[in-house]
Amino acid sequence: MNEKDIEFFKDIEKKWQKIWDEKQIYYSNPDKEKQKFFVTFPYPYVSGFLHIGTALSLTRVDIIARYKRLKGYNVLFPQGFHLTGSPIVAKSWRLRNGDEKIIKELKDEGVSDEDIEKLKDPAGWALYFVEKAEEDIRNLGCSIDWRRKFYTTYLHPWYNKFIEWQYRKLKEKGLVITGKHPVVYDPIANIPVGDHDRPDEYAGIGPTEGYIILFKLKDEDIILPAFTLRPETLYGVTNIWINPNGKYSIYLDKESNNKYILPDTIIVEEFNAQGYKLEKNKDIDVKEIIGKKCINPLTKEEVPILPAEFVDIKTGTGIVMSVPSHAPYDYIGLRDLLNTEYKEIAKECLDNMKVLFKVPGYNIPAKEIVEKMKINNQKDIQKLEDATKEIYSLEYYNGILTDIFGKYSGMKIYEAKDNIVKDFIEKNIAKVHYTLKPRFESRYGNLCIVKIIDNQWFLKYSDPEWKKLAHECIDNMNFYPEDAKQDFHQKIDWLKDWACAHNKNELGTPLPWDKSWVIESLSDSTIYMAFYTIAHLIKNIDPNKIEDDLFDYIFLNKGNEEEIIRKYGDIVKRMKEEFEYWYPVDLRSSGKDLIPNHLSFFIFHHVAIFDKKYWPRGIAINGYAVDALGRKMSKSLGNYISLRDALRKYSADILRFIIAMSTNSSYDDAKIDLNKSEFVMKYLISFYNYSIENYNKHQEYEESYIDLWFENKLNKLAKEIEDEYEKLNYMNVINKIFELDNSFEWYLKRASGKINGKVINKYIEYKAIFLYPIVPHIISEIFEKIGLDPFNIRYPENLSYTDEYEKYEKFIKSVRDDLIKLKILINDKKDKVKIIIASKEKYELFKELRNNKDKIDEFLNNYPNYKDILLFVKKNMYILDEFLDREKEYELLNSAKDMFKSELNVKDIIIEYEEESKESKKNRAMPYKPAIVFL
RNA sequence: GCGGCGGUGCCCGAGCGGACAAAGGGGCUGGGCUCAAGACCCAGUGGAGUAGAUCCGUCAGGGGUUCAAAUCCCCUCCGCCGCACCA
Repeated sequence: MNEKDIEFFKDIEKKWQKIWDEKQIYYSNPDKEKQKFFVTFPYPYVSGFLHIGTALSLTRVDIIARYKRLKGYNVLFPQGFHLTGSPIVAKSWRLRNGDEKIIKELKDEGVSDEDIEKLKDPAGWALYFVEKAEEDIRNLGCSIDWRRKFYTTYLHPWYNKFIEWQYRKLKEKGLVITGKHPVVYDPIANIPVGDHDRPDEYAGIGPTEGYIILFKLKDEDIILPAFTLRPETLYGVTNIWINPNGKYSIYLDKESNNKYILPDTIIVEEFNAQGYKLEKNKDIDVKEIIGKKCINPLTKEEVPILPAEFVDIKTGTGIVMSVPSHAPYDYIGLRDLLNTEYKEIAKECLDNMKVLFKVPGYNIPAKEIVEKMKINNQKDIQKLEDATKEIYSLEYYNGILTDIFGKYSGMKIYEAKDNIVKDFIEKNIAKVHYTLKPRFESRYGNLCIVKIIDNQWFLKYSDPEWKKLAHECIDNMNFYPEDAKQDFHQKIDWLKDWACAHNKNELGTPLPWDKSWVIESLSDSTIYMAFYTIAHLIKNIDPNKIEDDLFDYIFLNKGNEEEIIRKYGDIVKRMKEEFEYWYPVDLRSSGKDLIPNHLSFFIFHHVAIFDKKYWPRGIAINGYAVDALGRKMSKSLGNYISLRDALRKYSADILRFIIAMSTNSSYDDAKIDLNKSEFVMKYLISFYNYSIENYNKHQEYEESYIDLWFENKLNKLAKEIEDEYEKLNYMNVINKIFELDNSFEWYLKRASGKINGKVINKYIEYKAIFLYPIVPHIISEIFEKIGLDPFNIRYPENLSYTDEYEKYEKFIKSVRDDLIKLKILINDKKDKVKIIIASKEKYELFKELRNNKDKIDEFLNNYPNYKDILLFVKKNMYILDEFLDREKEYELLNSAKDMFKSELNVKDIIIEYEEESKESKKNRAMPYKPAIVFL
């Protein structure tokens, strides 16, 4: 990569960005004369420097914004930043605590020591990166109205007021409700543990919902709580497992006065986080209870307690019920005991095995799969896990309940399970319980549990009426690609209630009616596009004075206008005007990862709060940014690059071009191939040079045939490129521009030196316009250099074109290909070529044939002289649709004479009709395929 | 398991029922231009054939619908992603 050339681009970029800024040309104001287009990009979460993936989605938005301006729209493209949530707080916290990794990272990225000090405060961290992100986006050349910039959380009091208003509205409508909710929780740090609060390998693990079955020790009032994921197997329990190496005690529950046997581990804490108040009552010796009996609460059968080392004393309850007929672990656990002091009991258990489900291919599933997979003993964990998984899924979907299940017999497990469990719970046989599997530590080094949070606030996405409105909105929206529409419908149906508040010290907006909660980060970002319309004006109002009536008036048209104006000032009029003019959002464009969450929420909240006419109109989707080989960009792979570094290394226009080349509206990932930078640079520079050297530098003539042909092509491409821009298919746009390049090459060849200044100018203008949305800096520079106004570029409209011209040049191209092929084939220096156009008779014959394609065989019989030709046509029927008038073909070939001469490197081209030709090959001539003779 | 996306020539990638289309780009090979290299231009890049127009084959695999399929339907195989309170 040539540094000097990159500097050339960067200088131009700096120059134009400065001009745009000074002229404030991206400050968008309502203008009733013009149609508006409001486009948004979901604000990035700025916990650090922006990465190239952000640049991908952002560039896609900027390109459509610029394109729409070329089409004459009044475009609004605002940008804000997202600070809500815990990652910034967590990173800042780690920095404060001297985390070396984070310090090194910051230093590597060029953050000064002085700034690092600022980052030790979460607000400082947040605002620092807001500033850096804005810098990068400006350097990328985005056409943003920066007056409207804002960021989330209480750090921006106006936004805070807006969110409070939003949540009060939702609550009034009954869409925010309370409920219980299990979360992964750090009991020492006293916070819920999100993915970012734990080691990466445990990301994504949530509470496991299971059941406690309340076995009782025989003749004692002590409960042996067995944890299970398969309560429906309770009918088949032969024994209970406990871990012989574990330390168990009796615990008294102060809530219910029940006594439970549990291991002395984190499990006790987990119980207490789920509504129990356990206190240790008495130690027990495991050895003493092994062999004792307990009562199956469902069947009242007595079953023994036996030892098994596979029982994990840190998950569930540390006590497991044994169903050897259906659980491979249990079967093998008993089999292993056959060589021990418990062999009598174990044998009895195995003899008592009960098969509860009819499973295709198995009689006693667990036994048979253990034997089939040759599992030796309970230490063979991998095989046991596989076996369990296979049996469980087979039984769940295909297992038919036997008669023992009474009214449920004959059903499949997955059909009956919920009801069976409900019965158990009503009869106090089972209780719902959550656990963590596997158990892991939080980032703060504490073992996590599952805690049930009461009074959790939910957004009621399960509400069928709400869903209905969301579907209606989707039906009326445009999606790019169109497939996404169906996807959104499904995601709306799939969404359940969403916990929308956190009770920890995250950044965000406190829940207005209960300030101990903070609104969760996806939930404060659903209708903020409306805030953009007033963001620059609302700052004129003292945030402490803002009440709901202001937003009610602007967004919902409620209240008394005069009163509101009296209260807040005349600025309110402008705010109202802005909202009414710009809303709704015409297009929101983002990566596919936001479909099941943010973008769905975006739709949900709009239909809840706003009148139909303000519902969003369009969503565009792109895939992830990956490298040329399709790999994720990550620091560990060494292919990661921040937007900042990419801009430094490649410049904005080159980066934008590479991004555009990589992306259509699609779920497919965008392969951003930075190795293309050299090619792109040369490509743009050569157009730059060509434009300056050729614009207005050629004489203008009345258009010749080939001029007209090329203009026709230009018009056609303009239409096609327009279609691709409308769909945000930028890869296709660039492909079409390459097609233009090829056509232009052809034009130059065909014009053979007699190029027309009119055409050259039009070509330069059009190509510049086509490229402008993608590489606005260099195109602005070109416009200026060639004396056109770079602030008044318009996309060509109402262009007409015809396919006839295409057909003509296809003919020339076809003859040319034959000429070249033949020339290479004979490999002999000849300096004269004859092109012989077929006889009049043949053309007449072909015309007749064209109208009677199905009668070709008759023709073959009737015209034996032309047998060869007709046979050829029979195999190549296309010729009948393609051949032109004899005179037209003559004329066209004549016009291409000069090109043929120079391409074939011959002195003379003679075009003659078959009738007058003396060449013996003349009879091979046919319409569309003249005979060729090298002399 | 559920849901979604996808498998196209050496590579990336359009095309998503017909016009001799496997677009476009990249790579590679040969030729031209050059003292030479680069740039540029031409051709080739599934197989066969050849003073050119040709023949056969091909869009993961297998069936089917159709005068006509990479494109529609069914089945199979393989890859990627999401499954929640997290940005």
